[in-house]
Amino acid sequence: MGKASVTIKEIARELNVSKSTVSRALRDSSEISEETKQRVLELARQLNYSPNPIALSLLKNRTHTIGIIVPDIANAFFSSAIAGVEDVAYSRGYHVMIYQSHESYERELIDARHIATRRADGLVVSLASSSERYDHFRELQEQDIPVVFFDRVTDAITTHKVLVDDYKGAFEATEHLIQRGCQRIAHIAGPPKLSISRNRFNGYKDAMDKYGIAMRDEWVVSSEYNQAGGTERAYQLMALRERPDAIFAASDRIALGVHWALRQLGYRMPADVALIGFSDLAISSLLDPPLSSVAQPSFEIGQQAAELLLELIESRNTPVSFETRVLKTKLMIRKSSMKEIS
Amino acid sequence: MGKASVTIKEIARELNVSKSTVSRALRDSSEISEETKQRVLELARQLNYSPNPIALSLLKNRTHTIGIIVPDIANAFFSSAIAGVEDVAYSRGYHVMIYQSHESYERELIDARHIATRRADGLVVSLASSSERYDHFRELQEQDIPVVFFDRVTDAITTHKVLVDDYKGAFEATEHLIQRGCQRIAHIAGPPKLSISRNRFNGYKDAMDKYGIAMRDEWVVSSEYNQAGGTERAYQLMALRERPDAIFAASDRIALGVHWALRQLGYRMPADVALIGFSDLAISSLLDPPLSSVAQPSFEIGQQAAELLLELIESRNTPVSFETRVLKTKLMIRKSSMKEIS
DNA sequence: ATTTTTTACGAAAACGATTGAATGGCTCGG
DNA sequence: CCGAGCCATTCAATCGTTTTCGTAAAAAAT
Repeated sequence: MGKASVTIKEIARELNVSKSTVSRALRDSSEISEETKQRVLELARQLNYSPNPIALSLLKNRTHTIGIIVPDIANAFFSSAIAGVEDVAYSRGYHVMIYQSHESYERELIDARHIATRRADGLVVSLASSSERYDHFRELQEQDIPVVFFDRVTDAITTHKVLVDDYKGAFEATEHLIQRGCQRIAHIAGPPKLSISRNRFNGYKDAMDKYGIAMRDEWVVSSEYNQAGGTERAYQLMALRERPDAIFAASDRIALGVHWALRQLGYRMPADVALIGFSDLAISSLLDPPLSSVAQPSFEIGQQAAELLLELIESRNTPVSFETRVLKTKLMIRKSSMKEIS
Repeated sequence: MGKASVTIKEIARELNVSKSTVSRALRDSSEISEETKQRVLELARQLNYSPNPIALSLLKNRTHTIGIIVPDIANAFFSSAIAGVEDVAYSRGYHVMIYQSHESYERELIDARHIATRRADGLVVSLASSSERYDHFRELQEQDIPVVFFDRVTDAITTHKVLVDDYKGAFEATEHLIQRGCQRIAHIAGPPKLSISRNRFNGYKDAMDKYGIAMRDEWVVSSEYNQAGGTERAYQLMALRERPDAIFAASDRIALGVHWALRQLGYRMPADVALIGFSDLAISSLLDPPLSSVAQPSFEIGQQAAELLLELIESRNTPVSFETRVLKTKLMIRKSSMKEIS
């Protein structure tokens, strides 16, 4: 009927010593005789004692838990990043508590507050697409709960950040399309509130500029980072009088929607329309034609974010200089963008 | 510099009453005068007081946290199930702590022990493919930490379980292939330690029997539930002197590998080989040809598992009769299995 | 032999909250 | 005028652990 877990008190009673002695013996304190230590250790092992982390938390005000807020767990990019966070957290004795913002600012705010009341030791977060206020993160920082951003970051909060060079990745993707002879290159951008959306757009724009290719307003549209948005925008773009001959989608999820739409509409990729996405989800290479994409090391991003966070947590009160780690993207060229050069 | 969070004690001091009075006032106890209540409530609001859940946990021996162990977060089936768990846990004031077994028994054991020492209120788990001992779950139950299984369950532990009718799903998938005129139907099963693997195999076998179709030993192979395994097995199957004209893969991840391999090898689906998977991942419908599959309501599975778990948690000590919820699968017929009937 | 130091341990406070029991003051009935 | 009863509040214990401050006895130094 539920054997209550053994406490230090029981060991003490059993051995006719005080709780303090037991505690010290377990921590191998020098002021306990070798003999007593042995007796305590032996009994503790025998009773399968393990210290109650909740009591410790109360005492030390440290929970050994870190929170992570992502827009959507089921998104492969995020679940992979979570796996990265979990990887280093686990190896350092921390546990990961998951929260989803569902792309909603309100939910993100509630999640952040929850993390504060729950006394997590820190937070790793990737912003919701609708967030434009960031005070909830500042509140956490003021309560000595460090925050580290990854991927979807903001300049409004000074802290560690981990992301990829979105600008450069987008630039290279666009440049690649241009080099394959595409002239009418459309861009489906992400929600403009997110810096990754803006940076990717800028990469696109500057590549177009560099090669002196005209950008048309109607060829630049915006969508949430999901498949439905991609499909919708693809229909919209292909309905234009002047159709694009290439589409650079700000994410693979958008690109998946475009891919589907183009097939529905009977376009051939890349002959009619070249397509390239961003993130290189595992599925992208399985599509037919396989989708070109700008690869992001999602697992590694999670790992590094967790490392930086743990660093902040474990060096509390010692001021550090915050860094922004910019990881490399890698252009994965596949059939969807390999237009024959005429 | 980190404003320490307000405690009941401070409110008490400020108001010149005792901690008990404050506590009772906050809980709206009848033995506190209306006036005092108002004063306490007002100050609490003003100081933005929120009770320390750790102190509560220590006192009540309840953490309002549930653990979840899955083989791999980044697997879409599991991340979706996690989202389901998170959905109901969140709405009932519980938090979700994530653990990965990485398909390893040892890691699963460690995770389970961690959950015990961390004093989670309960556990939702889907077994690692290498697990064949289950004492770690029994240990949890003996410590009054209820466990609920989903998808990958075991008969060895009596508790609530949530899964789909794997047998029937497999039977229908196989039947469908037969009805499309396939005669040489291979099956790539999952790891035999998992009951889902065995049930799916049995569904396949019984369908073959029902229609009097000969099963060949060399057409039944086994693989881990991942893409690489599928690819490998596909090569193996297609190299046989007597090639199969259809493959029923025990999971979509396996089927993805098969899909890729068949394309590499130049087979047409479904003309040369019909293919069907299990789980209906979001990507499956995006492949070319789109992959037929047996859909599992992963999100709902997670939800129901969480509901059952919370029921167990909140009715501790009142004995319940355990149930196994069997959800329905749905056969998603797409091009990969739609062989022309000759 | 006396003082000082070391050794080995215990008592109690602290962390933040809840709660059963006790207490002080008050009113009221007899 | 005294005891009963009630109200509002406080006291103290509890949860499991660490840690500061004592302290008795033993060992060492004088």
